[in-house]
Amino acid sequence: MNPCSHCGGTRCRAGPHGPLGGWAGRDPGHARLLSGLTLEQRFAPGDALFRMGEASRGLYCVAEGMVGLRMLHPNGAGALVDIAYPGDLVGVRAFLRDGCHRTGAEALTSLQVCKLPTAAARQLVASHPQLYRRLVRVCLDALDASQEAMLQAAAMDNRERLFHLLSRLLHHCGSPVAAFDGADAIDARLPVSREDLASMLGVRQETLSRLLKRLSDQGLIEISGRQCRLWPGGGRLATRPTTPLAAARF
Amino acid sequence: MNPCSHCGGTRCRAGPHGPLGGWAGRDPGHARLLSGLTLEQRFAPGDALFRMGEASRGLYCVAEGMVGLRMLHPNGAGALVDIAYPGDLVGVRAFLRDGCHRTGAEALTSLQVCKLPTAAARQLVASHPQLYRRLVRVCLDALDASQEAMLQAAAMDNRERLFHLLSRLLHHCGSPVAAFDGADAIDARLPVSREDLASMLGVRQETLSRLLKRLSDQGLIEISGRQCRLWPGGGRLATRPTTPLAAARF
DNA sequence: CGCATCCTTGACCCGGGTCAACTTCTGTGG
DNA sequence: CCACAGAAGTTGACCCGGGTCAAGGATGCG
Repeated sequence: MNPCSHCGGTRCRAGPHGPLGGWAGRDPGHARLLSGLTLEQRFAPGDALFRMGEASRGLYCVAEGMVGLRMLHPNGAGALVDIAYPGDLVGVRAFLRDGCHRTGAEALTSLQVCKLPTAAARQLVASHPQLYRRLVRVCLDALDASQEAMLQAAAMDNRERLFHLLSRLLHHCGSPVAAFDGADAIDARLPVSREDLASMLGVRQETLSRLLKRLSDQGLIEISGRQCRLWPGGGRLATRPTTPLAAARF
Repeated sequence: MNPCSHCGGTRCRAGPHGPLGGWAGRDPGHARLLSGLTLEQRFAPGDALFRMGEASRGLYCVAEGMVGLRMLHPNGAGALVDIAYPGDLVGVRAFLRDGCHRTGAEALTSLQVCKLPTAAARQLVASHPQLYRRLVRVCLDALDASQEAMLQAAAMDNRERLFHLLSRLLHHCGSPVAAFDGADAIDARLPVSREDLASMLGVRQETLSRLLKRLSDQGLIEISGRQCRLWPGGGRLATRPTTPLAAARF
């Protein structure tokens, strides 16, 4: 068994990407260290890695499969706020603040992770500031992504946002399919239900269904159940006039 | 002149809060260090501390006044994403990632800040890991706030969101006013234009105007120009039924 | 005083929420 | 292999919130 290139575990399969892998990849000693500290765990689709409000129990490196990060509003509404792919690290924020999770994490697919328990992780980052900085970077990127999403919500209509969302999902979990005109289409089985897709856009299921229909009527996608194909050249959708607005200050 | 309790500058006036102040407050040596490194700067309303895309030039501690953080979408739409009050630190993210600013910062009022230039700040955090961790904490809190905002956007209607927004603004920059029934009302001059308020909610000016009218018709607020008063007891608005949703997983 | 900026109001229309029925899917047991 | 039940997804009817356009006050400034 080869140690995981993400986190040092013996079963991970993907490339030397991700915050842990990037750190371990530069130094065999680091890799050995990590390898000795990580625990491998498996989850079935729907299982929870951790729930909102629980204390941090460690860092999870996604080895295979996908993890959904879900936030829940007191009034009962919930939304999928992010998806983690192989190589990504989950649970970093709660670990860094040594507090409780603000999101719940659940397996979206059959899942394998490498867990780095809190105590071990604390020792590790204490003696390796570089690693600590990498974890910080993960949160900075998350902040960027979150604000980016808010801006998109204000600046694009839901049809465009859905297209971008699908595009992101498929580029992560899809495989190219030969298309007629040079560029390849992408095809994949979506890891999430319609309801979750809808929650990511902040719309209802029914609306999502109509948005999908519009996109496929326009020939930008082809979708049936969870099987989804993205046609190339959809990059630029029909552009709206986009009001100029008083933003000349910048 | 007393050194600022936020950042060690000699002109700051507010209490020993904020990330820098909390650090300097525990150790006179730290305070002296900071005091020697910070530069005081003033800005007129509308002036930019930094713009989107610029490289980080340092950390700014808000001494007096307020700072608006604005993000701009390529298509021209812009939104005020956050407001910084005295004691808050601005520019942390770009500093931590040693990259360019993802938001622009501008003075909303007549403003005084203490600037800690990048080079000095780097040395400081290198020799004081505690301080570094405080900066990280600032970003973690920002991430929480951002995701919280997204969730709120999904779970509450715009009237409620506006009320909460005003409530937050007034609690930061308002002064209590005696009210008839025990609890105090809060009164203040809003630091932002209608247009910016609207952008924070993701709605148009006209809609904002109507939302304000509805709130004041209901007796929850009183507003005229930028002068705004919040009546007590508005904490619980009329509650909507709030759909249960399939969120029993958590 | 006139002009510009900020804010409000009205009319109209479209996107999306809601409710309800209907149509696949998917998996399970006979 | 089929039958069936339950879940997942789709569609239609209807209505309301909010976007858009356009006009009409306030307020402030030279």
